[in-house]
Amino acid sequence: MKNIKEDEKLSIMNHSCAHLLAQAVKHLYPHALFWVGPVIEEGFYYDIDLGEDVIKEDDLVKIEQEMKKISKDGKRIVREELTKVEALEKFKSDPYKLDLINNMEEGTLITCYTQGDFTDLCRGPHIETVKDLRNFKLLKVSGAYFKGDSKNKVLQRVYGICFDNDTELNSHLEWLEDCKGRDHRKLGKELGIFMSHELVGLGLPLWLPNGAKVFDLLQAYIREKEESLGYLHVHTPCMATSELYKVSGHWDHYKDDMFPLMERDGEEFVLRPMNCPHHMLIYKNELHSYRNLPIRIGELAHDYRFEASGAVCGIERVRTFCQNDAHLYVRPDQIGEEFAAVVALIQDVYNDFGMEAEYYRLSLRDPSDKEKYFDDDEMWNKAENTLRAVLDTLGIKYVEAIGEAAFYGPKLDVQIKSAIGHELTLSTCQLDFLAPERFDLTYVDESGEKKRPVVLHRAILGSIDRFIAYLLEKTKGALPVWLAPTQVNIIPVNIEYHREYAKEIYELLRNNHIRVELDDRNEKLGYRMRESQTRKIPYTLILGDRERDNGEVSYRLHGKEETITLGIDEFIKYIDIEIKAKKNN
RNA sequence: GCCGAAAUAGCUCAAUUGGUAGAGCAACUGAUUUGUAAUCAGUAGGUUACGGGUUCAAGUCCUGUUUUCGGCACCA
Repeated sequence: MKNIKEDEKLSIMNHSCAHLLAQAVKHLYPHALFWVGPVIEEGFYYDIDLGEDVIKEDDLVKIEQEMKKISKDGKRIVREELTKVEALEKFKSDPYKLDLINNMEEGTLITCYTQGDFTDLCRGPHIETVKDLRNFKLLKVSGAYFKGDSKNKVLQRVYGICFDNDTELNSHLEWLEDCKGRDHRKLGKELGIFMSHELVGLGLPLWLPNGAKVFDLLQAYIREKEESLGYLHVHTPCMATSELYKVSGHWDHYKDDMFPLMERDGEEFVLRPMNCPHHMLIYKNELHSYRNLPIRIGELAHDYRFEASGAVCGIERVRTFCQNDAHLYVRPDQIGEEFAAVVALIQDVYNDFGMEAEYYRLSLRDPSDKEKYFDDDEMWNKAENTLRAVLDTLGIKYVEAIGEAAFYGPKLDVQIKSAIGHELTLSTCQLDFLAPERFDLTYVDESGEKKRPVVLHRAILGSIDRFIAYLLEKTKGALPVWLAPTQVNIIPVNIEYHREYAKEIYELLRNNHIRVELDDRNEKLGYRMRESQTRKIPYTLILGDRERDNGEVSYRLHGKEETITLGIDEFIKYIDIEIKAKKNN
């Protein structure tokens, strides 16, 4: 996907196109008022106040036509400089522009741009003439809160994108079409990964046999990695008394985003939204010597969060999900080393999946937001400076993001670009000085004194659910052999003559722990091959006279045309190596 | 949650201005016995998401709920 924002020429073009959109909207809806129309990675948008009027998806066509008409007239785009007083006078009847002007610093050069009958306050720059805006497309329309605040009124937001030439525009539109085929919700249905049902509820997916297999394999994969690094895995209940979250501090911050209280016999329970408090209690269960730290407690744990209905999406954002969670209890002098180990694990896992981090984000608190963040300046400064120093020592390049920290501490987020261009956080490592205080965690140091450990919260695959969504979109559903629910599909050419040999091979592969199916239905070979391919099974074996007489198998890889014939032992050795290597497609 | 759009057979989709709910695939039965992406014929399959209303008549119009989709806000 082309990032419009990073391309200077296209940025100017798209921003000019936003003005063209506004002009067309003004022609069609004379009462329209305009807020802002910025360039974004995916093109541009404009936020519009239409009063009682609504722009619907179908209306985009006529707006586009009006834009084309204006473009054909080919008016020049004229820049004009204004003083603040002049600007206030010029836009005196437009509350949105007055809002913008009044919020500008004294002495800022104010400019506006005019094209034909339309003038808009704007910093620019713009292209010379609207004539050059020909290859654009309006993509979608939605509501958007004024100034991004859900307490404010909703404006209409129209999205579009503009290119230099129609070839680029068309290839972009093709890419958008391709994204629909990659959507994990579509693939999840087609490949029998998961389903949902309104009787179960929103955001509560049911994992079908194929999906459950992938789920289990990923759990086993990461658990093994973690075990080799000294993690200790536990199982803890998916609920607790509300008291636990009052102790941890989560209650004050998140009680509205939890499933509601369950009350019985005077006790109050909630479904857990995270695992930290349970793990803190496990740490506290025994005395710890400074010699035994770090202690790494891991769990593949199901959590429950009452996500806003509009936020729920397939298995990417759900109301119950399985976190690949762990809490590392370290001495202050071990923070750097342990942090480095987490980053190394992330990189190791990404290498296995052929993934790359888009960028690393150091998420810091917003000091002015006293409501969200635990109020202890000293603690925050210490935590943020420690984390910054650790990252600098490790030589990790990062972007600092104010207001992205957890309420209890700063974190390193590893940002990923999904195959359809969405930025998402999968892996995270967070530094927490607060939980040890809240739970009064200690270890005994060399002089016999009780000291506070530091907690690192970390997730590598993030949630298994979201990771599978990511993988499906990345691979278009053709999972690598080691993760494929069915790895080998056997098709005997003739049911009668070749079934016995096919069964023999089937048993042999099964005994070698290969996930294999035998398709001995009374259907034509072409029919069964087609189904094998659409199910995206990595290996399809064709067994007929030739193979049977020579003790061979012929296989065809998913998406490939050619057939390769190997001796059966050779084939098993070959596929076994591929599975163990966790080779990517 | 907010602004919009949508929901028809297991799946993908049809159904003039309100006037008898259809097709392909899948399933089932039979025929066919096949060397790399769909063999032929037949059978069955529906309170049109759920509830209420308007109408002689509702898949179609109005309304409430649920779910899905595009965004916004949120994301410990």
